Amino acid sequence: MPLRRFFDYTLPDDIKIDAIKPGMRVLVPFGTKQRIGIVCGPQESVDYDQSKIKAIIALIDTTPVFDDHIYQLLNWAADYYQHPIGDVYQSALPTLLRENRTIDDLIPDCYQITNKGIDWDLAQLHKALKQQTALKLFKTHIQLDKSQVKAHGIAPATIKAMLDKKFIDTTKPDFKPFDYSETNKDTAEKPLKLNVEQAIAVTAINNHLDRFYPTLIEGVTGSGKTEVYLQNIEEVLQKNRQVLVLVPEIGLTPQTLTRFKNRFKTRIDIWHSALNNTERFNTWLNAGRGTSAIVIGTRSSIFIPFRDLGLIVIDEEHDSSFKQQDTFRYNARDMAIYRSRMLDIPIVLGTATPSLETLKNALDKRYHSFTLSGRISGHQHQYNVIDIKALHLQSGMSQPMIQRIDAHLKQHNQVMLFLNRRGYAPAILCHECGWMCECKRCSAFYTLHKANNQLICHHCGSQSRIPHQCHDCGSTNVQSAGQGTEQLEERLTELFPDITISRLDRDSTRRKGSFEKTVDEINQPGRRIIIGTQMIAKGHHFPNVTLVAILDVDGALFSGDFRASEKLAQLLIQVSGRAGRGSQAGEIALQTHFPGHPLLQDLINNGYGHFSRYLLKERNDAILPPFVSQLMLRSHAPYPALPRDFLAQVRDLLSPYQPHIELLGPLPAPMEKKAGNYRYQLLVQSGKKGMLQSILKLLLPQIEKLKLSHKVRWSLDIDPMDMN
DNA sequence: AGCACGCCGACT
DNA sequence: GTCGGCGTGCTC
Repeated sequence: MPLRRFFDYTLPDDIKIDAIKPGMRVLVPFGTKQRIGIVCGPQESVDYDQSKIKAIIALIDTTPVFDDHIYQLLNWAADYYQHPIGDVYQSALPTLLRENRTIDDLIPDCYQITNKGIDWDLAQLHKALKQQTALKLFKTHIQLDKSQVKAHGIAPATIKAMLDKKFIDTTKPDFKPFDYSETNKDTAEKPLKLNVEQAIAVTAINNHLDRFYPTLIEGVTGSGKTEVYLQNIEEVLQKNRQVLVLVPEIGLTPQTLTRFKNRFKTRIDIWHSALNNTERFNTWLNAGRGTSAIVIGTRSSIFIPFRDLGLIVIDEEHDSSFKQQDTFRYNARDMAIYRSRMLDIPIVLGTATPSLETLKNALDKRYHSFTLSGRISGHQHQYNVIDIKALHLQSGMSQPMIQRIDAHLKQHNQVMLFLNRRGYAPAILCHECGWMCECKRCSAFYTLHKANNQLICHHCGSQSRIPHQCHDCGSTNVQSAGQGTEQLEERLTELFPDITISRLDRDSTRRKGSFEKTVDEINQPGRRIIIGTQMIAKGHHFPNVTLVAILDVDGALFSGDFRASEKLAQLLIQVSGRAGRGSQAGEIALQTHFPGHPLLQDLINNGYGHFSRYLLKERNDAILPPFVSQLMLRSHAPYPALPRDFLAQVRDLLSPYQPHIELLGPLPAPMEKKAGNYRYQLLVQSGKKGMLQSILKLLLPQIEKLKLSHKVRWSLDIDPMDMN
């Protein structure tokens, strides 16, 4: 339950006190229903009316679903993020374990050779050759599960015959922890030769595998960060300890997995949102039993228990998908740091574009830090800033930009255009009076989608017909304004009729597997234009691309969000990293009205490393994170007064603590109305992190008691990443 | 978050 | 006299 408290129960006579341990699941009466509870005791006495305390109905587990470390990690997270403990436990539990089923029930039976089978003379089976082959296999493997049986081509009939003859029987599989010394290293890809910078990083980390050793590896795209992790991982596997590799949501591509599988001929499990419940349970179980050597997973894999975790790697450390943006708003990167400190193991954060939080930790020497500067291919990007002031634009493209595209295509290369706006046009307006077609449920304009012949609101998903007349003045002169990827595709088809164009955005890749399909097409050699949104910035390599064109950087240069420039720079570097990985150097062309903007110039001339250190200084001067801690209280309801008044009351509760804390708001959210709800926010900031935490902890009961707190939806966001 | 309870208006 | 819509308060 999303409640910020515990509930006490008595032990029934049939459960011995020694059988019950923290982190085990129990079945308990709760209100009118039965619920799964996580044991957080036992304790001697309670602060509650004894006569009202009910008894536990049944103990579900024989070993805790949360081992000591996970239990401690979750309790810490519930406290740090001030989130209801039950909800924290729930999010850490694979779905299959959220119900009253034992772990044993969930493990499918496997086939195991019997003593009779072991002693049986294979020659006697010369009339049953299928069984002979199968028995031979069982003699070496002892146990085979259903999928292995299938993989070895043993027919169900053969299995049935062997069960009848009692050569094999069904049993629960033994989970044998992996043994790296037993893996066949001859078939594995060999480690690459390291350059000096890589070698220094690898050695430093490998020399500190037995302690908490947080490390930042700051390496531009193509500098061989991954090779560094791989060689650290190898060393950890040699000690038969496990490795957790955290990747961004879209980072877990088949290419990533293949690279690991080619390198390590040992068990690798994955964890991401596309897995079904059974697959998730299997990864969870195999990590916990020590059968898997490596788990590669997205954000929530930070909750997976390991038998003996020896290293955590966080790839693309700066990526915002490590922060959960709803309900339990944890940051997997920060939890990973805590986890590795708790376990006394190293943690490696890798990125070309460190977040300012991590950069500060590195500069303050809280993290060890290594820089990889060399692009392995040896090519440097050329930046080409196109000043579009007073230039005529065709669907957002200037003539100089079109010329650059043409030049690269003429050289039989590929061109990638980045525009972070899907659809045909982000607005529809009346050319006579300026009326714009606005979503009724959101404070946002409708986006025109020509393919659907409809207007779609990108914030609530609502659809509307394209108006032929202005709703205000009745004029029929209604036009679209601005441009999206759909329009770019249309215009480029006109401009370059004989060039293949691929578009990669949420609309064009909605069907399962169609993204991968398009990527495969793109990686065929030949001239091509690739148009894409955010989703082309990460993960995938496009070796034939030599020009990356960025159409609009101005929005982020003058945004109200203080993180916008950091995000823009990370995006620019990430997008640029897609180009020129093959044999040719890449060009990055960007259009702006402000070619002399100091941030842009710094980034282009001096690189992200210099730029980010400058930004950090700016944050220090402006007293912003990571130099202060923030906490965002959000509230929404179908009427503006409710959430605004609620946050005003919260502000009144907090205001006596000024000036230890600073209060900003309540203010309407940047998008005040979304999906029919009015949204307000109150930002609390403090130079002393502990102060913020303890004040909040003290006041939460009072906040929960506010009458309005039941009438509005409200949430807490510790260390917010997004100010929306 | 559920869920029950109880108050109140609408309808048979 | 009964049904159901929603505000309120509780869950060991």
